[in-house]
Amino acid sequence: MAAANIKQVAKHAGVSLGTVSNVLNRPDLVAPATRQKVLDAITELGYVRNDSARQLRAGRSRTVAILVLDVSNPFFTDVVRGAEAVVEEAGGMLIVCNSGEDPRREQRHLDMLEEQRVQGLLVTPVSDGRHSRLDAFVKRGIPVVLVDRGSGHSSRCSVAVDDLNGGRWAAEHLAERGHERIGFVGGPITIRQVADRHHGAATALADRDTPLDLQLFTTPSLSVDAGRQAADKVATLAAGERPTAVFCANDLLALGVLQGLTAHGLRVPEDVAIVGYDDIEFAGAATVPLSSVRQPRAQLGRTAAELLLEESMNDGSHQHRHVVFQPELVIRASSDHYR
Amino acid sequence: MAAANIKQVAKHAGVSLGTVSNVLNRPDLVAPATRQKVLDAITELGYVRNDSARQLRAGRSRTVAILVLDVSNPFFTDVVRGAEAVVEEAGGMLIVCNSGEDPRREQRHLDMLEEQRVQGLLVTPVSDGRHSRLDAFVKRGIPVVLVDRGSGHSSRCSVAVDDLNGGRWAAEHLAERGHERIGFVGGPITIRQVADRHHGAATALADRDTPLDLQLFTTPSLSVDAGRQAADKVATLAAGERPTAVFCANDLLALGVLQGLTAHGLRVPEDVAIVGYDDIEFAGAATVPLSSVRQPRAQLGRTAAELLLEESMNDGSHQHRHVVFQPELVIRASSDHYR
DNA sequence: TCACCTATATGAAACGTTTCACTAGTGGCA
DNA sequence: TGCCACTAGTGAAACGTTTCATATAGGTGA
Repeated sequence: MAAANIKQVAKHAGVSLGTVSNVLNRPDLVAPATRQKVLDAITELGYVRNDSARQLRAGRSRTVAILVLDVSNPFFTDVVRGAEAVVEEAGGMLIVCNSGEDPRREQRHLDMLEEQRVQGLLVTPVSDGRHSRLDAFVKRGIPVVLVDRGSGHSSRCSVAVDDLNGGRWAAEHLAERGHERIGFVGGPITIRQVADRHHGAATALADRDTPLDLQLFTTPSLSVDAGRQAADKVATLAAGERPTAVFCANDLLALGVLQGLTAHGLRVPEDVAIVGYDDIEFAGAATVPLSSVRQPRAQLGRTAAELLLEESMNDGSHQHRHVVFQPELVIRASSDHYR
Repeated sequence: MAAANIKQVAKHAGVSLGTVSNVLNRPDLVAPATRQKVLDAITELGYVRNDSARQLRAGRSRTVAILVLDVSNPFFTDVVRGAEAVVEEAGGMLIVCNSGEDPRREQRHLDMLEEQRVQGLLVTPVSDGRHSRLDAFVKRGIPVVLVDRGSGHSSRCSVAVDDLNGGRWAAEHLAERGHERIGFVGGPITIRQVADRHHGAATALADRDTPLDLQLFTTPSLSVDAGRQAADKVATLAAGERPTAVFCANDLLALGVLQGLTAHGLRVPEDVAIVGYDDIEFAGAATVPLSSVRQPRAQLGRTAAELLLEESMNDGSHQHRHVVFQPELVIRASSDHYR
């Protein structure tokens, strides 16, 4: 409770207040004997530096914040772990905040983070769009890096994954395996990621020597349940109409489709091949291991943090960059079958 | 960058510095006209309160920290969301820190959180044991609530789930369904949760009118893969030796067992019934929906945060409490079958 | 011996708030 | 009129650091 402060430590050690501060911040300026006296006093009194005061006077913070859409989404947890590694390596601390896709909670968090004068901010904003709220951070000298959202902005860095290519490669893979009726399961199509994946796949198929259509099965959400319902629609089509392969906008849908089709007596991949997206932990562990488009999630977090720290250090000379990662198709049993 | 401060706001609005502070903290003390002038100045200058200075002077923080073992574990993400709701309701901010089960990272986080003088700490320590490090927080007046770890300590509150009962109910359910050869899949048995679940189940079976044994299949970890390997062991036993039901220490194992048994041509639940633990999102969505023991995860987080805030407010009169929640058995197809 | 270094240590100022004792004005009441 | 109570606003002190200009003491070379 006594919450010893630096002054008491100084008195206890029989030195001046400034010397204690030097022991803490530039130990090489202090003679070894004195340093030891001070360190002893610190342990004896259980002194712990008051970060508020330090930050107030020094004008800089050592905590970096990451504000994500959903703490329980494996995508973000992996991004967080990547960012964490970099920030801690640099001697800082990463704090995680959760907007839960709610603009008001996002707002609240941004307000408090700005009050705290964090060293920097990694953020996936709830809505694509202008993000003028974030400009306040930049104006205050707090660097902001956008994660997996609208890049191309000139006043901040961004990292993202190329969803167009992700869709493209999934579709090309299926076409190469000889499939001619291919479906896309996903929605709502207003989500940028879903739209991009769909568009990439559709473009890839249209660009082939013998162009193919991409049959769209929209879903109300990206859940296992929605996948099962989509499977019902697919399964009830006549055999000559039914797609022989489907590409799903994420793995939850794909798992649902897999279960639904199996329940209808259709075999995967013999009757219908499946490719998912995200390569979540369960994709490889499904009854039929699932092909999926893997995103370099941890890498995304690492790079975002690196860009942030770089901007935070190189005061002035920093050039904003927009890094786009390429996803990778992981082929497993659910689509590894020639027709 | 100018980072306007309260003094500049005061000058801009033509009032004293103290009045601005009053507008911010006790608006009712200020005449409406003055208040408006100040608010206008604030927006005009883009003033944002400096939380370090506020905290330094006021001596209290409004951020609560939760330090978890693994941000990507669904158990903890749900706990976080529960705690978040309560803290934000109270006008505070919850920051999430991740120890990744690494004692050194835990230590680093605790050091920084102590320097920050957070309002309170929710924590699942890496090791059961003495946690003397946490006493420093308590001594400094920072309340600590233990989450899902060693309760019974007199200087802090704790919340936990009764794993003994969880194991007991799973086993009783299987016995009531007529199973006489029951297996337990799980490990390492040194993990307190695993040991409790096993012990609860074993005790329940031993206490029956016609006592039953619990056959132990230890696994090196709690993963899907480990479950599949356990399934190999189970499946290769002679039909008269093989358990007709298995209780798994968590759902990942259970999913692995399900897949493994299916691969061996055994039917679930007809040949072998399965009960898992945790009731993760995928449990109900598996090929055969999985019975599982559900923990009130969000409730755990909510209660932990409530205890913390209560202690934080009621200075002095607070009585430490140890809340133990009861888990709940969710019966689905994987075990809903009479022999 | 003196002037000049270097290595150490000092203490006051400043960071941006909150709080509190205080002043000034206003109106009610005897 | 004189007194009191009340409301609105003021400004200085304090919170615990970091930083910087300065002081002190040996030591070195001329």
